[in-house]
Amino acid sequence: MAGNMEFLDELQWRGLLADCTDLDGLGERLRKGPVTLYCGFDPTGDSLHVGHLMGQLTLRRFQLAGHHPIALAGGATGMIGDPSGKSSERNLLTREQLAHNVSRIKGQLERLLDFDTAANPARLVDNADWTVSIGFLDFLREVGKHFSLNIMLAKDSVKSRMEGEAGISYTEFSYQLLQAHDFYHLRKTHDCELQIGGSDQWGNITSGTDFIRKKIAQPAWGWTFPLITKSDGTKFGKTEDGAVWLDPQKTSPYRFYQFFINTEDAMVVPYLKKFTFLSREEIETLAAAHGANPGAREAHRALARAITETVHGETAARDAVTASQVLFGGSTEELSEAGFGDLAGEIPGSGVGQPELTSEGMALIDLLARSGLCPSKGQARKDVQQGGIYLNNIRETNMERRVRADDFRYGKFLLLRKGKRNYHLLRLNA
RNA sequence: GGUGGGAUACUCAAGUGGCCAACGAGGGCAGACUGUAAAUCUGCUGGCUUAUGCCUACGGCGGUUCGAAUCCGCCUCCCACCA
Repeated sequence: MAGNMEFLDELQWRGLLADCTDLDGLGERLRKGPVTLYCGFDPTGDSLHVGHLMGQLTLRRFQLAGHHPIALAGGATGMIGDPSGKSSERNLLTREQLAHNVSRIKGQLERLLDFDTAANPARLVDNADWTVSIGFLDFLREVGKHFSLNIMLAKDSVKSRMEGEAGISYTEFSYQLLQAHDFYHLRKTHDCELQIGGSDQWGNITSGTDFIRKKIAQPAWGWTFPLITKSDGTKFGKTEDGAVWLDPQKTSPYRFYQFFINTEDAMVVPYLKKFTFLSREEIETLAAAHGANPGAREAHRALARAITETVHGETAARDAVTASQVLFGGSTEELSEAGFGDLAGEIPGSGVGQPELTSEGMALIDLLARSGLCPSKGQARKDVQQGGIYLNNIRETNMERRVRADDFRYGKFLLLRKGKRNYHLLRLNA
């Protein structure tokens, strides 16, 4: 790694700087040596999603540059609810939900950072550890006293809610004090000088730097990265099926890979910069390849592969690539029996009993309707007639077609397909 | 409260006694082209053991008629204008 100034330049080149409390000062500080920094994650759900990835990846970038990252699970702040970016008050989570969410999220935070390296191991903290024991009066005296109501009210997160219909509760209004206190606490106990977060966290982060300055007159910086926006204005990280989660149980590695494969052209290069650890040279090569032949989608593949590998590991990424090849027109001939098994996890499926398959077999039309691939037999007939139905990725246009035992690959699997990307895996039960 | 207008399939919207499962547009599905893209073009778009067949469906209930989305009566809801 070259000089530290180059590291900040790289972050900016990757498009990871939205705002910094004092860019020059931070650059100077980094030049003197490694810093400790943190990024917080509130346990609002039982898994993080791709929207949270930016914070984790940026922490990792700092770690790779020799700095000391701290991932903070918001066991305390999650009890309150951050008003930032929210148009209405949210319901409080129960303590049980929170405890469950925190434990799940901790595991995900641990995956992206290196906790074992000798030089600068990552650390994981939970702000509940230093927050729950503080008494209300102590908190008001030690923390609240340092906050001017004028400034608190001027924060965008608060202002927009005051102007809107929804209003804001005293509870959520207090959120910024808790986050400021976190930063202050980590500044004192871990010598943590930098907090990073999405640009919606700007107000909360500056609350922290201001608080530290007033309370102990020590330097502290805030850095935000831009929240990802798509060119059509829709929210990043959402599909028709909902959010794209980091938990492989909630979003399979295959779907995760597919999400990034489907990145719109205009965003491929920005995403390569933001989401992967590929070098500047590698990314520029991919950008050139994409510009020369966008149809090859080399950059998309590299992006999806890299990010899936980072989040789910090499094996899962490779399986996702294989599954993608088969599910997008590739032949099932080369697919191993185990490969079919993997597919079963990615697409809907159902079983067919051996006895149902008499020697004449079952009518394809019936199977299509029964599997749910076609909404009715009438529609199934039309789909077959129009050439929209495939058995093991081979088009079948005969409406009278009957399915027999020997249509099942390995005597077990029959891949039904309607149109380009609607699949159903039939399993023959012995 | 009075008068007038309206309620049609996923949505908008034609249809005023048989040719209506219902024009057209959008959406959706499928096909061609393509890059698992966009645009474009084509077909389909209530269900059923594909049948010059049956069932369900034009706000609800009832009636007239050989025959009703279409005519009549009542009811429900919406809109406009007048009070």
